[in-house]
Amino acid sequence: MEDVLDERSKKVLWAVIQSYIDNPDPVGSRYVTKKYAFQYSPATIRNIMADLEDMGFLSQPHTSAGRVPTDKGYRYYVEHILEEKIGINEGLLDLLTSKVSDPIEDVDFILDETSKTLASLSRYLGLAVSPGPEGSILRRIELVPYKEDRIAVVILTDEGVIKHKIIKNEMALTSSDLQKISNYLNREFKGYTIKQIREHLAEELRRDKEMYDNLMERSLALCREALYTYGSNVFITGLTRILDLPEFSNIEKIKKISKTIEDKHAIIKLIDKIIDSRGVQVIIGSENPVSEMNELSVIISTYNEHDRPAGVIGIIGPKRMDYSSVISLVETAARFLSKMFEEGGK
Amino acid sequence: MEDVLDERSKKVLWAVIQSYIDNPDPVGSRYVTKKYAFQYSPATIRNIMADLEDMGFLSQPHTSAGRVPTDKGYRYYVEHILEEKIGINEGLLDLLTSKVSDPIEDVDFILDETSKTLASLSRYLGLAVSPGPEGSILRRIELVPYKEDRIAVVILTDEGVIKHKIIKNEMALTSSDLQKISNYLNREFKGYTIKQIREHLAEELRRDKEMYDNLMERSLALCREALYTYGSNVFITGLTRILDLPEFSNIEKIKKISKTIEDKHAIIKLIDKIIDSRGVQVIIGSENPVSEMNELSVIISTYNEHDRPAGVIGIIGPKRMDYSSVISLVETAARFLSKMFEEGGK
DNA sequence: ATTAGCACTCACCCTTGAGGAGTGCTAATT
DNA sequence: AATTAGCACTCCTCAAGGGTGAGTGCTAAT
Repeated sequence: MEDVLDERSKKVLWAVIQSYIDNPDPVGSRYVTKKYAFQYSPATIRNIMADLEDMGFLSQPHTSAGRVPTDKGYRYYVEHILEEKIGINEGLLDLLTSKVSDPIEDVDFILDETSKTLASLSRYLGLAVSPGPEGSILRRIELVPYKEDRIAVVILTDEGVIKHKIIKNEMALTSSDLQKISNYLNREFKGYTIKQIREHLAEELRRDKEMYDNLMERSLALCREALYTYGSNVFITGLTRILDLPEFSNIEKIKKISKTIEDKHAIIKLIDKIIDSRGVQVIIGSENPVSEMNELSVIISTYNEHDRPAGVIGIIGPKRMDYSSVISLVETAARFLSKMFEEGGK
Repeated sequence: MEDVLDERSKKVLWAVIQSYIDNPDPVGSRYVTKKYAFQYSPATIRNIMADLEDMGFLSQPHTSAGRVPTDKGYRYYVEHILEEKIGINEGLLDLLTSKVSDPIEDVDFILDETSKTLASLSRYLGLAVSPGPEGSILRRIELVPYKEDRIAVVILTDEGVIKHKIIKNEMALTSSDLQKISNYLNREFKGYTIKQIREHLAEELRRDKEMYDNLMERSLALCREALYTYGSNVFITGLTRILDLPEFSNIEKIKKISKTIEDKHAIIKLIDKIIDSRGVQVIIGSENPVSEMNELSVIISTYNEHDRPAGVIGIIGPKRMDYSSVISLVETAARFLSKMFEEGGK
C-alpha cells in the first residue's frame, strides 16, 4: 500500500486507532482533540476524518456516530504509522527461558508452553504449529517389539519431535529382525527430511519390488506405514482470556472463534497459504482467506531450524489489537525458538 | 434417596423434567396436562406440583412462573423414574469400531476419538482421561541416544500408552551403556505398575546409594527422571456444539465452562474424588465438588483393563440433559474401551 | 485554511402499559 | 374426600414512545 497520507492525517488516523484499541467505541472528533491534545479544533479534525473515510481508512457505524478503523486503516497503520523499531520483549524472553530451558523436553511441550506464554502476555490466543514433515530431518528411527503382534515405531527428528505409532507386526518379525531393520533404516535415511524419505519410499516400492531382499522390503513397508501419519500439531491456547474482551460479548463471535480453535485443520491450511516469506506477518480481518477469521487479526512468524523454516508461532486476536507489542511478542518468540533449535541441534 | 413419591407424583415429576429437557422454559400445569395427556385437570396438577415443590423436587423462578426441576428433582428422576434397562447404543458402537479399530493406534488417539464421538452423538462435551500411573503396567522401556548429550526415554505400557521424554545425558553414557541399562530396567520392572516402580525407585535410592554398582545407580536415576512426568491426559471435546444450547446464551456460563475445559487439572481432581465405585456415575449440578461445574451434570464411567479400572470416559452437559441416552452412551463407550484393551492385552 | 455555530441524526436508555402465562385460593362438584 | 372450575392476582415480556446526548455535515465568519 502506498504511503499516500500527509503527516497530519497520519496523526489523526493514529489517534483514532489508538483510541479504538484502548476502547472499542466509535471515536469522535472532539474526543480526539481532547485526548491527544491536537492543535486543531474538532471541526478541522472532522474534515480530516471525512477525508480518511473517503479514502477507506475509517468508517462510520451510522451517521451520527464517531469513526471506526477499517481493515484498510489498520493495514496502513501497521505499514506506515507503527514504529518500525520493534524491540525484543524481555519479559517474554525471561519467561520462556525459565519455563522451557531447564528440563529438556520435546518440541510439542515447548510449543505448548510457548503458545500459553504468548497467550498470557498478549491476553489473546497463542498459536503454535510444530514442524511438518517437509523440513524435519530424521535423527533416528527405533522399532520396539510391543505385545505379541505389534511393533511400536518411534521416530525422532532433529527438532526433538518424537512421533510414535503402533503398527501390526503382520510379517511376524522377530526382535532381532527389528534390530536389523532399525539399523538399516537409520543407516539409509538418517539426515534426510521426512518428506524426502516418504518420496523415496514411494518410488522404491513402485520401481521394483523384487529388487530387494525380503528384509529390506519389510523395512520399507514398515517405515512407510509409520511415516504415513506424520503431520504438524497445532496448539491454540487462551480461549478463556479472550472471552473477557468486549468484542466477544456476542455469542456468534464466540462460536466462530471456538470453531476455529477446534478445527485445527483450517489453521494449517491458512498457514500453508500464507507462509511464503519469512519474518513476522500481519493478517488483518478480511485479508484472511479463512472466512471465519475475518473479524480477527493474526500475527505469525516462522521459526527456523538451521536457517530453514520449521514451524509457525503466532497470536490470534481482535483486529483492534495492540499491534506493536504483539508483533514484538511474536518476533521474540520466533527468535527464541530458532535459537533453541539451533543450540539443540548442535 | 428414598423412594418417597406415589405413582401420580412421579408421573408429574417425570413430565416436568421431560418437558424441561426438551425446552428450558418453566413448565406450567396446563402445559403438562395438554402435552402429556393427563387424566387430571390443571388445578390438580398444580396441587401436586406444589407438593413436589414443598419436597424440594421443583422450584419456581418467580411467583407466577411455571416450575423448574431442582438438582434434587433430577437426582430422584435418575434414581427412581428413569428406565432401569439402559441399553447399549449401537450407533455409537458402530462408529467407534469403524473409527478406532482399523489402524492400531495408541491410547491417546483412541481416547481423543472416543471423546469426539461421544461429543458428537450427545451434542454435549465429551470427556476422556487416559490411564494414570497407578494402574498402568510397564511393558517396555527404551533408551535411545539422541543428539550428542541427550537421551530419549520411551515408555510403553500395557494399555498402549506411549510416553516419551528427552533427558540430559549428564553421565555421558555410551550407546552400549544405554543398551545395558534398558535391558536391566526391562528385566527388573516389566510387569509392575508405574506407581510401584516409582515407589520402588524412591526407596532404593533412599536406602543405600553405595549398595549398587555405578551402572545400576545411573539406570535408576534415569528411570526416575523419565517417570517423574508420567500423568494422565485429559481430552475434552465439543465446545462448539454446546454453545448452541440455550443455557449457554449467557457469556458468564461460557466463560465458566471454557475455564473448566482449559483447566484440566480441575477435571483430574474431580475424577480422583469421585472414582470409588465402578459403573456409570451421575453427578448433578451442585453435587459436583468443583464449584465451577455446579450448573452442569457429569456422567462418567471408568473403563477397565484386565478388570482393573484404568481411565475414565464421560460426558459433561447441562443439567437438563437427556440422562437415559447419555448414560447409555457412556456405558457403551466404557464397555467398548474395556473390551478393546482386553483384546489388545492378550 | 481554520473554526464557530447550528440544525440534524440516531443510538441508547428509561418509562409505560398492554398482554399473557401461570399461580393460589375458595367454593362447587363428583 | 378428592377433584375441578372460577377468579383475582402476580410478574415477566415485549413493544412503543420520548428524552438525552454524542457526534456529524454544512455554512458562514475569521
